[in-house]
Amino acid sequence: MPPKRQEHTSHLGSPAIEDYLEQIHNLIDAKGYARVVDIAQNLSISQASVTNMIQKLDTEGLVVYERYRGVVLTEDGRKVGAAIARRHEVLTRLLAGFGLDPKTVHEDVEGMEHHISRQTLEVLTLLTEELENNTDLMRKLKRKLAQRS
Amino acid sequence: MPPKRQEHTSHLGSPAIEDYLEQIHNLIDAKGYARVVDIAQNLSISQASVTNMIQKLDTEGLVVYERYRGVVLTEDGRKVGAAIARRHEVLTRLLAGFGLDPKTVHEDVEGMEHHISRQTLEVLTLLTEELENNTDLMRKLKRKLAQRS
DNA sequence: GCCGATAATTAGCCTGACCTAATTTTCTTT
DNA sequence: AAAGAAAATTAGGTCAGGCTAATTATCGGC
Repeated sequence: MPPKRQEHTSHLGSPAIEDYLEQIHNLIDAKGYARVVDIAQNLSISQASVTNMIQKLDTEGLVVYERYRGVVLTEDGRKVGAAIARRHEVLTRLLAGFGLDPKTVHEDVEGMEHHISRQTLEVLTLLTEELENNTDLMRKLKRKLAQRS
Repeated sequence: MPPKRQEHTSHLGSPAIEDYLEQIHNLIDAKGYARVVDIAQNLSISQASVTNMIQKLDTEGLVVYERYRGVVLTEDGRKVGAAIARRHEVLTRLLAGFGLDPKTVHEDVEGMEHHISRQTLEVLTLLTEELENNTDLMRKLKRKLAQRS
């Protein structure tokens, strides 16, 4: 039997790859460019690892890479980066809305964000929006939550 | 700068380890014992890989392993296995409740379940229960969901 | 009780994603 | 414009968690 161990989203992205694209996307969004040193910092990994991965991303057509010059997202890369950032944002709003401690929110979001399909994202977005608008419901749920602990 | 790349849940479980313990837990729950061949089947990996991992789980004190005899969970192992099964169950109920297609639910749940803290699990459980009881709300949300697509 | 079928294990590999150390290029300051 | 600092790259590892092929153990039917 061939390897299998399902790759989930067709093929375009191990968690690692998405982490890089998300950071590159965020950095470009915030500063207009993405330096290796900043990506490394944000992901808490070495610059060498970032260089390696960027080369890989280039061969996969997700970024354009030129030695010692910066890195730019291709249209494909931009899509992936933007998508993961959107999932990050929704998850964060949902969990933070319940008052979970920020560190926990961050860790859980980082872990979960790579595994959310378009359909699930829609459900979670819907839920998040409903809770943000329906303050009565939110209050009620928070009360129940407090009791559980 | 030191390695870091956070390990998230203190240390007791890479995603892989949790997958194994979940399967072992489920098999014991269902059939009273867990054979290597079944674990391999359920995880879609080779028997050899299962044997390797079981040995590792034994040295880490999560299962008791004896060559050619079955594998049994220790108390620690049982806890981890049960916890991950619980997360699996809640996530599945939540997503399936919205009518997402079963394959998607399964894939997303498999991906997300390893990254959910106790606190987040409580939030999701609460949400799931609320939606299961409050059929009006559920109907309303499903209607909105249908519109989005 | 023996034998073939099934299950489990071992041995030896491979790949992805990380690391450190050493090197090269670029930037900044004087 | 040259030197020192900072950033980027290369070279060469490590480790986890998969794999196949070969071997050994256990089990079920005759």
